Amino acid sequence: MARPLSPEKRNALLQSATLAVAEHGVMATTSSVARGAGVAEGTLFTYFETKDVLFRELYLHLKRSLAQTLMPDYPHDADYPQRAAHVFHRFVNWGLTNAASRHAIARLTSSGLIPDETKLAGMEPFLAVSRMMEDGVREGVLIDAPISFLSSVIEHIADTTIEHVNQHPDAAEHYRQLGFRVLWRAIAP
Amino acid sequence: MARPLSPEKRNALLQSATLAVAEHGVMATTSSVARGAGVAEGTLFTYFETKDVLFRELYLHLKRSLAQTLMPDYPHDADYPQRAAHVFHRFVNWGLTNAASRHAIARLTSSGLIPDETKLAGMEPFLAVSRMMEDGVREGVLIDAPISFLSSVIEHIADTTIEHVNQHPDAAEHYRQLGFRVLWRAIAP
Amino acid sequence: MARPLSPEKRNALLQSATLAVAEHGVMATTSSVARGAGVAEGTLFTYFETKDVLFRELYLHLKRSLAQTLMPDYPHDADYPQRAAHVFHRFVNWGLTNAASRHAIARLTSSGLIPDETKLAGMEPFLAVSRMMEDGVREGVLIDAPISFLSSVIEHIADTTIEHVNQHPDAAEHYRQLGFRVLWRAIAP
Amino acid sequence: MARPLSPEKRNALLQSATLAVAEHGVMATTSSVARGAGVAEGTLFTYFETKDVLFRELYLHLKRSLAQTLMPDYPHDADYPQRAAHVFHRFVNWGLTNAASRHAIARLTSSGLIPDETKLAGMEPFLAVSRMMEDGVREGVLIDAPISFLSSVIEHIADTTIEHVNQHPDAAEHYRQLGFRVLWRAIAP
DNA sequence: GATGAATGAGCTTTCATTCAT
DNA sequence: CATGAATGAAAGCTCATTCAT
Repeated sequence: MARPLSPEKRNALLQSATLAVAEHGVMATTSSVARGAGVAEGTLFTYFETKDVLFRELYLHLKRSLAQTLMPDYPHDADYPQRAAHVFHRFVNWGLTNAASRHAIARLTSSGLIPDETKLAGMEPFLAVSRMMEDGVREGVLIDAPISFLSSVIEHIADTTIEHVNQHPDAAEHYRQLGFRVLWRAIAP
Repeated sequence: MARPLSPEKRNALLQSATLAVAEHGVMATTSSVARGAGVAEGTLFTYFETKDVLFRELYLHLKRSLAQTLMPDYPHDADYPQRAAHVFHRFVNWGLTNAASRHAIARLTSSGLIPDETKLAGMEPFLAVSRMMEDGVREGVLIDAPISFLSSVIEHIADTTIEHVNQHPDAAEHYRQLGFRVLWRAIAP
Repeated sequence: MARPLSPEKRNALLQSATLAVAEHGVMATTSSVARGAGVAEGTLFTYFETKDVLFRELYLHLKRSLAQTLMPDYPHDADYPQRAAHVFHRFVNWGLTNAASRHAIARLTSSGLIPDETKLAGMEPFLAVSRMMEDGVREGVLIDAPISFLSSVIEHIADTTIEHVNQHPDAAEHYRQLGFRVLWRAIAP
Repeated sequence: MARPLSPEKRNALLQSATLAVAEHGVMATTSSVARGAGVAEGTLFTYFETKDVLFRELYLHLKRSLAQTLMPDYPHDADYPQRAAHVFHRFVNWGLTNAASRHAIARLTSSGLIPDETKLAGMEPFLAVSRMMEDGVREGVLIDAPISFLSSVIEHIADTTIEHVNQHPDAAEHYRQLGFRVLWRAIAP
């Protein structure tokens, strides 16, 4: 595949796929994705060889976009709880603002279409976060557990938080704080 | 009655569906489910009107079977951490022993095929657990958070624990303890 | 097939089949026929070996019941127009009273499921009518045309009449007379 | 446009459907229609959304093709019997030449798949014929009856004629004349 | 004889992918 | 490169018929 001509079309396809997957999971059809992107059915396949490839690239795309949201303005010099709070709240914000992306990732993750290899690649953009956690563990401000364990716990508590905020928008701040308090207790020794 | 509907066949179908859904999610085909249950394709539809109905009933079936695993031998008179540990370890055991069931539930949950109504019905068998948590909150031994929040946290930490035990069977006991420690810190005030 | 035990069941099946065929044509399902007759699905097949057999027997049954309606009180000694009128009006009455039967016959006739042999057999009950027409032709009070031609014309004009009466019940008498006038002109020399 | 929908393919499908419906009624399978048209099973559905749509469009197509046969060379200035004879004989010719079309229309009409709306639309192409009949009624050369009544009578007598010619090809001319004589007597005052 | 669960061939329809235009 | 018609395998579901009860 030579370099595809139009990045706009590629993005349109990924965005359309995000919505489609959020709504229909892997049962989303390529033709609906193409329609949503405003391109012809066949065009999708000049940008993504296969439906599976599309989904794998979508997965990476979404993971990357999440990762990019977490780190900017990271308070490198603040104390640990504050640094963790930064990441946590950014995560929650992202989930609240990008509901479709969040759903799409969740569905792709549990679809069986994303091979371990791709899942691994999906962690790469989070290297900065991982390193931060490694440091925390080393310095004894985080419990001694594998990064994968810690990430998983963070991810799921953030997720739970997001869901509760979505269901009770009035108590948003309350749940945010609850979520972080629970998280910090969980991972601090 | 000529030949009553056979509970064995129904169970065989549910079991076959568990495996099929664990492996292929909602893309599992009715014919593969029937084949796995050793019945004709058409027979599936005398037990479950529709593929969707099959999946909904499967969801409830699995939730129920999980719930039934949690409560037996519940130490009503032990202290709270011990009671929580009972539930947690039962959960983890169930997930380790019933990998397919665990996957199937996960995939069904995020498939979009299970309506909220059914999800609600799926909580019913966990009433005993819910009540336990309510008591805990009231007595001040659990943090003041909605049951749904607490359950979600428990569920996901248990899940994380299960996954790590699966990946590192040698360190099973280690991860079990880690998991419970993290959980208890997360939910105890 | 030994003599089936219950003529009531057989009749119930034929009646249910009449309704079903009137509504759905040959796509009527055997199970809906059985349900409508209040018997089990399998029972239908002890009365009629096959769906096709059921339909063929239904065809004959309906033809017979129509024929039996035409002849009673036939005015053997009246003049020809009056005798023709008797048959015509009886036909129309039957069609108005037995809408389902009429539809069922029509749909069976054009279904391709009724072999010529059966159609021939279906004419047998109309022998008296045929003979009447033959006499008419011989005596010169009916045009010189094959009985099949004359019957067909009578049948269709009666049918047209029935349909118009159904659509304009207020003008029932008008259409009845119109129909007969047209018919008599058509077949009188 | 990449490849425009091909009118040839559409026609091939309609023609194949004509044969299939003539032979099997509405039980004709879409796959046999596609095969008969020399296209893939799926292609049928790019031309007709649904089997039902196919049949509705086929109905209209056949009605239109019949209508187009009736009017050319219509002797506007001849006397009424001659004008009626023109239409009648054209009808009969069409039925003899297009046996499959005739059967197909008959079966579709009594299939229950053609909604009244479509049947109404199927009359539109016969507007010229209808107007002719209206004129005849107004001028007193046709009996005073609704057009629907007259059309129905014409149609059925033509049909009867066609069937008798088909069964006795040697006496074709005889039955043609008989048919028209009967018809004219039926509808002339 | 009556019942209705079991069967599996067969049907309509969808959809990822190809390729002529 | 973009397009969308063409393809046909595969899916879910129906239903006439059989046969264990």
